[in-house]
Amino acid sequence: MRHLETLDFIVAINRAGSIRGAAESLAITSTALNRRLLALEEELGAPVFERLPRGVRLSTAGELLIQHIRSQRADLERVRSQIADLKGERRGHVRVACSQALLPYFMPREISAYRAEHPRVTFDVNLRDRYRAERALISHEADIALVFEPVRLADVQVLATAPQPVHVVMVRDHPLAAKPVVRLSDVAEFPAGMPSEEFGVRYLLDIAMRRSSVSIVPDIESDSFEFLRCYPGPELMLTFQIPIGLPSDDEGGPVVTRPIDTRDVPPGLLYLAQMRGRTLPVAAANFARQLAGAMDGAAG
Amino acid sequence: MRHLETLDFIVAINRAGSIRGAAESLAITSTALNRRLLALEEELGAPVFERLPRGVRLSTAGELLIQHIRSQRADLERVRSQIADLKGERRGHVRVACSQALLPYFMPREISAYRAEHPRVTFDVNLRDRYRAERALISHEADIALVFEPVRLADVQVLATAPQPVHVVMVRDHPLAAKPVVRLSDVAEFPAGMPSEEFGVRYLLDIAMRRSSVSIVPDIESDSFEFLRCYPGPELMLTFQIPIGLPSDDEGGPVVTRPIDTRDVPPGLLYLAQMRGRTLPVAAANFARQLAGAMDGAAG
DNA sequence: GCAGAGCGATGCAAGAAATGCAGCAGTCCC
DNA sequence: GGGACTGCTGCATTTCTTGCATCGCTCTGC
Repeated sequence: MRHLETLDFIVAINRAGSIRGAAESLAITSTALNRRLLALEEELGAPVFERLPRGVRLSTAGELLIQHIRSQRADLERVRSQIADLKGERRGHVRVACSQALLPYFMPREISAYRAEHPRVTFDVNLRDRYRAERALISHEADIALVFEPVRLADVQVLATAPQPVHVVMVRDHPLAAKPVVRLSDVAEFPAGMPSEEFGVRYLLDIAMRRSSVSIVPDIESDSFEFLRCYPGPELMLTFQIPIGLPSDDEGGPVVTRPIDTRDVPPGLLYLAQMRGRTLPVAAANFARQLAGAMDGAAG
Repeated sequence: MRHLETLDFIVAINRAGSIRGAAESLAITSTALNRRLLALEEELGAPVFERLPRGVRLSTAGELLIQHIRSQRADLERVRSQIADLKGERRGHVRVACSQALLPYFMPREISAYRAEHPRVTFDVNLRDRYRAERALISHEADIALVFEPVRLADVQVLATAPQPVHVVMVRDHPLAAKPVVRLSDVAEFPAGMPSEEFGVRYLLDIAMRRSSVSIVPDIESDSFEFLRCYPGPELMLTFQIPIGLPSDDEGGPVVTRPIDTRDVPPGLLYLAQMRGRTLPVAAANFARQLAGAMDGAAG
């Protein structure tokens, strides 16, 4: 839509922080961009950006406008998607924001399954922690979000949930591997690699430790589950993960996992969510339905 | 916004039913309009209108598009209104769809009160029966609706309600005027002027008659309460209205009103509603708040 | 069955609008 | 105090939109 170009230019200026910078990234001259902005502000009756010595910054009016642009854009995308759908072209684009645990197994499997049926649907998968995933929905940066133990905001609509008991991850010949279910007190006897505090697993463990006498001091703390999992095993180090982020037992490779007794650490909830009140594009809605089904299957 | 002109043109074509007709009403040539439409359809990848021998008609894609245009327009209006608001200009525009009963006393009084505080706010007041009022909200034709006993649809959010017992309207020296409260059986003894079936009052009376032995045969049926009220009194004719559509006793003029016993006819509900999930423009939101207050005051 | 009126679509020339270049004034950093 | 950055503006050019005349078509009325 040529008509909406100007609005996207506003977004670009906001991102770049200056008109000239945005002009460069848009491959037009700063003159043209500047004049478009001035014309828009004229029409709007208020400046969209505050002029600073080193560039520009969104004004209050600009913040209102840019939020409108985002929602307007998303809705237009939905319309285009529905139109493409009724033409029989099963194409589209789905933008997913999800927790780290979903990245190695769950999302690849689900997306691959979906694309087997709808090869022309493209995907955007972005890692967003539980704070930022919800923001992504609200700013229309993502269509759907899959978050473990999200910070529940308003304006977010839950499509499905799946309980996820916390598992301990260890090398195959670890002493704890002998037990089918591990108690928190068992865990405390071994060095632990802990996910950092923005993660839902850590949140659940912290709560569990606070209400019990057991205290686990992290020997290693990381914001990468992959790193924790790959950390060499000679130390008998333990780490933690939820089932959906774990390989199935037969493909586990060098590591095995055991659930922590739910009396010690209650299962967390994995949430599938979208922005409240928004009608998703066809592809995103269909994919969300598939995910909801998969979560039902994976539940318990 | 010059950029959105094309979208409004689409709406105009839809209204006119032909490109040439719309071009005339838009004071441009059909050539220009036609080419804009073609360009838009090109961009969209699908025809917006079906070409008929005598003009055009919205395609399925067009219906999706036009709904998007309406909601997009309404949201832009909200943004403009909020921007004007933070500039301190207390101006704006409020579009109200309401039942006939609200037109003679309630709406004039409320709008006048609101405009006393905010003189630069303009109003659109349109009569919409209980079926069409909700449609007006959904098509963004109205910001708020005031409906008596609405046909409840989804996508409509109730902001306030006020119970409204049905009153009998009669000439001042009517025999029934002696009673402070009138029974339905009393009413049956006099000729009746009935509102037609699309009205909430009629709906309540029909229900009441169905579950009692009393039957009131309308001698006159009309879709104008004003006509019914003005119908000459020598026949001792009765008609019906809800309190919010009645003058206060001291300004009643030639007519007086008495409530019907609520054991015979239960009070109906007057609803103040907006479209679900929509953020109203500043002026509309403020006016709606005032109305909700007035309805609380008028309740009971 | 045939002319007329209405419709949407298109080629071509004139007009309008957006663009790009060069340069202004201002602020910040080194 | 110079250099590098910012947003902004006058003028020539390009690009796009517009309007006229016209085509092919379908339905209507005689």
